[in-house]
Amino acid sequence: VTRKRTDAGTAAAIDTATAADGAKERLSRETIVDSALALVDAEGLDAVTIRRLAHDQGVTPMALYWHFRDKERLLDGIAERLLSNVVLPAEGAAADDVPTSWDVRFHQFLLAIIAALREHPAAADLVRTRIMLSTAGLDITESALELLAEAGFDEEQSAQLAGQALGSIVLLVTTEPGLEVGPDAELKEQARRTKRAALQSLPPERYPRVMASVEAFLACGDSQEYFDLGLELFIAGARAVAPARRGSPAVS
Amino acid sequence: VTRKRTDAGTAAAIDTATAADGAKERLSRETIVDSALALVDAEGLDAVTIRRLAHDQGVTPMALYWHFRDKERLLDGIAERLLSNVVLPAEGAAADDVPTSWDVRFHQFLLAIIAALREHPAAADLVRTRIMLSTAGLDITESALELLAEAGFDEEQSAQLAGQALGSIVLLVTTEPGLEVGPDAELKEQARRTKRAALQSLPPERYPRVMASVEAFLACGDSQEYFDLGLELFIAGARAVAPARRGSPAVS
DNA sequence: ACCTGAACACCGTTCAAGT
DNA sequence: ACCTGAACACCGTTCAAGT
Repeated sequence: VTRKRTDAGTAAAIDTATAADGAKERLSRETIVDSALALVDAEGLDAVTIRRLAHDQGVTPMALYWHFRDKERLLDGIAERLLSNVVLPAEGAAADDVPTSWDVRFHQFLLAIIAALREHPAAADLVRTRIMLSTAGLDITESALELLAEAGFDEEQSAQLAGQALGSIVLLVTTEPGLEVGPDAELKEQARRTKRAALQSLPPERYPRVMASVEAFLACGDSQEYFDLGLELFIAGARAVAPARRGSPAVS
Repeated sequence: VTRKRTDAGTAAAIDTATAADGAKERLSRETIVDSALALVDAEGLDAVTIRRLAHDQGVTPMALYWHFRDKERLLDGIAERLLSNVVLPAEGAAADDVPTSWDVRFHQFLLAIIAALREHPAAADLVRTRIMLSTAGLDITESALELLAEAGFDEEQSAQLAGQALGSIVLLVTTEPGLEVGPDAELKEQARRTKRAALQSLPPERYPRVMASVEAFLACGDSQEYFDLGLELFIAGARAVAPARRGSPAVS
């Protein structure tokens, strides 16, 4: 793990997109988050550094401190951006006279969040602890709680389940099998080969299922099945755990 | 967020437990992990630093590099310790002629892992990505896959569900409501008050459920209910998603 | 309002050397 | 085998100052 930045390849690529591109635009919270997100996508969350960001922007590290109180706030800003990219499904498909049940709506709801997180998988984990810090996140949370209340859960249970739902989809997005994010695919690919080799050298009589399952998991069908199973696990669990509702929603 | 270490209070407390305690014992992987774990418990994962650890041990930072190739390996070591603290439920309650079904055994299985993780909640997140790196973790994984195969899942699904199960219980442990871990309870308590104040200043007509649910969640009944609901959510979900088994296990 | 310069207190890690 | 010393390339952040 060398940390010397001798290779300026990827850094330059990002440079040209912003500062070195001639039109030296003003710094702002938005542009900073933009370039942070580009950096996350290209080199992972650990690469996001005040100094690195400033350098890419052609600016002094301290310049960023005018726009964000500290690094934590910058990360909050990234999370907020991800959450504001979520487009929630329209509330009422009111044309039908038969209302869609809460579980299929919850499914669509979670799918919408997943779609936004998948755009920047390496940053997805940030939102887990930062949902309540932006209005976008609060809107999402409020919707989730409404759906869970509709399912019959009380306030405390709804809060817990909403948290678990978020955790589950973040986990799904961050550990999607085909996903490679790091500095370059080459290095990660090698790491994966090493890991696989280590697994295959295990005593097969002791870990038969581990060896078979991991291989099957990495081979991985399409991501469609992956997310479907992950989501259905949660939804079906919620359905099973939900207490009986007091009367189905009145059909007007 | 000042990083100056003017206050030597907690540091001294850890010091006395190890280096400053007279009997200057030899360094080893075990003792290093011991003190790392003590540090995690006292001040959180971010406080775990090669230099800090070395200082607490009364030794040069480089000394640790003889025992661990780099910091990542040290974290692997912490995760391995947590996993080796798990005592899996006994395989056969063979005395009964009616075998326990997979779902209640899976429940007990997850409870056993939770018990170990709860001992060091601030370190729990480490195991999520490190299960396959130790024999303790591999044993656990193998057991999980056996149970899931018994439920009728194929190899790929089993791998995915095992990963989600681990993610779920780690999430449960790390975000248990009553939990305070940081440098001192005082500072965290203040942070929580600030957060709660921010929530209560929200427009109540826009976020009624958020305001009610969060309050209910933080008030929090006992942790028994919390873990029960979280576990049942997963188990019931798995039960619902599980394909039909080819004949129930033969009663001998 | 927006950014720079210099400085401080930390990091992880390498490499050569001690015992 | 086990540890030290000195050095390198990084961090986040404060504080005073520039325009």
